[in-house]
Amino acid sequence: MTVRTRFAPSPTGFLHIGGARTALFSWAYAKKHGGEFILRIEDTDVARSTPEAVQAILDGMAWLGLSHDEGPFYQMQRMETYKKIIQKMLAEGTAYYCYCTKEELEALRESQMQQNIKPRYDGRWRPEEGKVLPEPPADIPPVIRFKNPQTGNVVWHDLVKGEISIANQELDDLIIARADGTPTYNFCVVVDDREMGITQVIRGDDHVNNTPRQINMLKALGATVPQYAHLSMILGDDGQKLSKRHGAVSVMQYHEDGYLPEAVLNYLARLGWSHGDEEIFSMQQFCEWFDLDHITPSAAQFNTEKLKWLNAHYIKLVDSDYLAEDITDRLAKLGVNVTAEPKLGAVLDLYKERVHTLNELAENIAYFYRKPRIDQAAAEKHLTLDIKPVLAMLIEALQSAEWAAEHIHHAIDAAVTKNQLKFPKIAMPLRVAVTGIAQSPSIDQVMALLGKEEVLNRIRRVL
RNA sequence: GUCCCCAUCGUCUAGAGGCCUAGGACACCUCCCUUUCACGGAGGCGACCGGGGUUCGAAUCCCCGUGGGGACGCCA
Repeated sequence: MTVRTRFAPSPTGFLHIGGARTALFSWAYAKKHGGEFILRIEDTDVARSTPEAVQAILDGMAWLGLSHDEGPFYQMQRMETYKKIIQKMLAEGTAYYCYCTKEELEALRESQMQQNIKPRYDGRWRPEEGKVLPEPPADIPPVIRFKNPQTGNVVWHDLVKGEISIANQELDDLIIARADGTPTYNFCVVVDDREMGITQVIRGDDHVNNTPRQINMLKALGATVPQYAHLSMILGDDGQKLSKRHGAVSVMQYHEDGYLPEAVLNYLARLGWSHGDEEIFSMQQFCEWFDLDHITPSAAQFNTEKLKWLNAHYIKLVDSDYLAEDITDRLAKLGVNVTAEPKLGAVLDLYKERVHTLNELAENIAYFYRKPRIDQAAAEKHLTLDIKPVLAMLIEALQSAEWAAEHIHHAIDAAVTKNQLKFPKIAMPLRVAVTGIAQSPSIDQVMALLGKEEVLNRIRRVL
């Protein structure tokens, strides 16, 4: 049987890091088994779903390169299917009308909570052999409930967590269609997972409690029950749960912040899953290795430091043309226009091994394309009165130097030796004058790239 | 409250009863490289939640605690 997995987000917000990992694992599982990965948009909550959120999810998936083989399917476009099945269930007696008002249910819940029992629908409209139901009130539009089995256990072998067993007594008759006729989440999932032939449902941990209900409905519909794999959640850097107001950021924010999708993907792959001691691997490699057996059942804390480390690694490897284009954009955002000279490619080669993010890279090389902003502290420390004459003298020495790193180095060395100084003594003042700060790659290499005139101007500026 | 799940270095994890004196990675510390800062290289610090079993032998299996998380919607 062909493996078919799906990612089924509800479009009520952007694609965050937890959703991205769920999508990644689902995608990888399909790839590993030569199956299909389906994207389904669960937009039945009309009040909270937005087209912007749909787009944000699509954008996030595209940035990460998690392409789907089928879809996106939108549940709101599948209403006829759902309604047909609900009618069938009503006819077969696996679903029934319930005329309770929201207020009535609220009161019921309240009283159950007070008695310290689990809040559940009490089945007052549930038809039963020999049971006399109240007369349906004419003014109340009914909801439709699933007639859940009342005895026995629902047991499944979770591909991540192992065997899970939940007593039917713990479950109540959930609403499958609202008073306005629209079907609800648990029901739509069941219909779709069946009709789309999903073989493995890989989703977040928070759905464990929905699973027995879904299995019961699947069985009531005579459907094959798929396998389930419940992924534990991802906690924020501080160990706290991710939420809207706390750390839950869009994956696109990582793009903004200068992370490469390769790094984010590699990081996410390793969060909660492992393959021995392997830390760095391509998505192709990941798809070959991926399995559900090596997923950790416990929650994982996000660690930005490690993501940065991976990002630094991938920045060193990223394609030069792509990098140049990306950095040009980031520099533009900083108000810096890249000019033909110095060559951006050469500048990037000098810097890309030294940074953790693309933003850092852009910021670090900005001085090549605009007047350096002299750091006050660095200037005070290194551009001292006694060193300025040496710098002035250096201008002359450099004027006649052939403009290549090696020759620049020799010119500086010679001039400095004449003053009974050592190279390091002049390197720092020079560095501050040319770059504005006290850290840079080899100063002779920086100078070589920057060009003779520009370098001399920058030295004159600080005298 | 009820039900469900989880528990190895600070963090991500390896670990399927003897290979464990518990391995790797990030972070941190030290040293090396060095014109600074990085990069890189070599070392170091650092963990099996507690208690009972089972077993010749348990990080691994079982039970009980404890701690953490999730779910209990006409949300998904």
